[in-house]
Amino acid sequence: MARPKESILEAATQLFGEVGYPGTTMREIAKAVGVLAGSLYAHIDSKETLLLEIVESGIERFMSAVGPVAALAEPADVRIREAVKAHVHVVAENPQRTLVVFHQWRFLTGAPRRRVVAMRREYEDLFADMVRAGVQEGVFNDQLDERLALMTVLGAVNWTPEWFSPTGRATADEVGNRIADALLSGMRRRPRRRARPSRS
Amino acid sequence: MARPKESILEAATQLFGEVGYPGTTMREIAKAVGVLAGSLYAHIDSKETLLLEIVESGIERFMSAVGPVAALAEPADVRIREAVKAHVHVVAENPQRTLVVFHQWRFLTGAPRRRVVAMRREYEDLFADMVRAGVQEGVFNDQLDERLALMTVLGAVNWTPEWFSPTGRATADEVGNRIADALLSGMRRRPRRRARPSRS
DNA sequence: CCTACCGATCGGTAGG
DNA sequence: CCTACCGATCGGTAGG
Repeated sequence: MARPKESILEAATQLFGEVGYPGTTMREIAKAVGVLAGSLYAHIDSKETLLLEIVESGIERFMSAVGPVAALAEPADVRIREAVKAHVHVVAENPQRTLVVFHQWRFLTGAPRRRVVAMRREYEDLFADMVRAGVQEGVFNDQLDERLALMTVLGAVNWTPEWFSPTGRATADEVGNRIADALLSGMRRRPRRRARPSRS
Repeated sequence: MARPKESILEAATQLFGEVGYPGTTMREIAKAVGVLAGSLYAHIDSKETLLLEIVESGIERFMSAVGPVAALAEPADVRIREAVKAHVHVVAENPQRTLVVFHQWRFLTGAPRRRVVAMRREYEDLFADMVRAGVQEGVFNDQLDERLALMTVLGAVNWTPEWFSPTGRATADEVGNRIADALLSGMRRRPRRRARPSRS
């Protein structure tokens, strides 16, 4: 089905997501595609460049979906809501691919690995900048621990591929909005109507 | 150092956490311990039972730390805060082990795998029950999507081993309290002082 | 895309 | 805990 290179990328994404990069053999990828192992090498250079292509194009998808939204001329809370929704949309397109992008990159080596680490960093910085902007704008609590707030945001969105089902009840927009609700209400200026204050 | 079995478990935990179960070879574990590969088998049965021991005892640690707290005679929001703190405490003891417990269990097979899946489920149910109780008690918004709220909670706590450093600035208690702040303020009854309502 | 195969490495064992 | 080794499987290649 479709062009062979695409079938290989698809099968590899599925398997890397399920059992990880070292847990996947070229013979399993070949079997899923419907050829023998040696035949794969007419279309790809190596197992590692296969992983690199999946991870790199995956991060680019997140970047080009969230980047423009993060740059909108809107208050930080609005931008974060839209960014979370955009992120969840990309997850929803292909949760398995997202798992590979955010977990399997560590098996890359040398220059490709350094490049991917820099790209991941750039992506996380989109969120870090919005959190910082929110505090400066006075939208968020000025007592906010920015690093911890960022990690809570990243934790919530990075967990979605583990449970989100494209065929499930909730749409990507609904999930993104609800996650944004949960995250933002913890960050806004003077809320805490009946919250016990934290001891730190 | 210490008893050989313990050294093996420690080295395996470190390596399984860094490069995953299939990415770790018995020869690497042996090298970290300071023996040759064959010598490991005087102390362990197989690579897989080594993983099983780490995962099973790890889940038990989380269960025995969070279980009693979840059963306290307190409102759900208080119990969730204490549960999050207890969870972060166990993460802080050994973040690497936590990564193995929550990610590498999928490489177990047969009956051990089924047992571990059931244990994980039991653990997640502690949090699911507290979320449900909070809605019934009227502590949380009755419009709350319980499944999504649960996933946001699990996402936030399950992300901590990826970034928490036991030698960093924030203590486990501080981190747990802040995460609880963020999560609970999104779940409480009629907050949203200036929140844009979600469209779903 | 297949046949046939390579050197290397894997988890694990026998015997001491 | 070491020496020495096993059968199986790995990623990848040559030649067609």
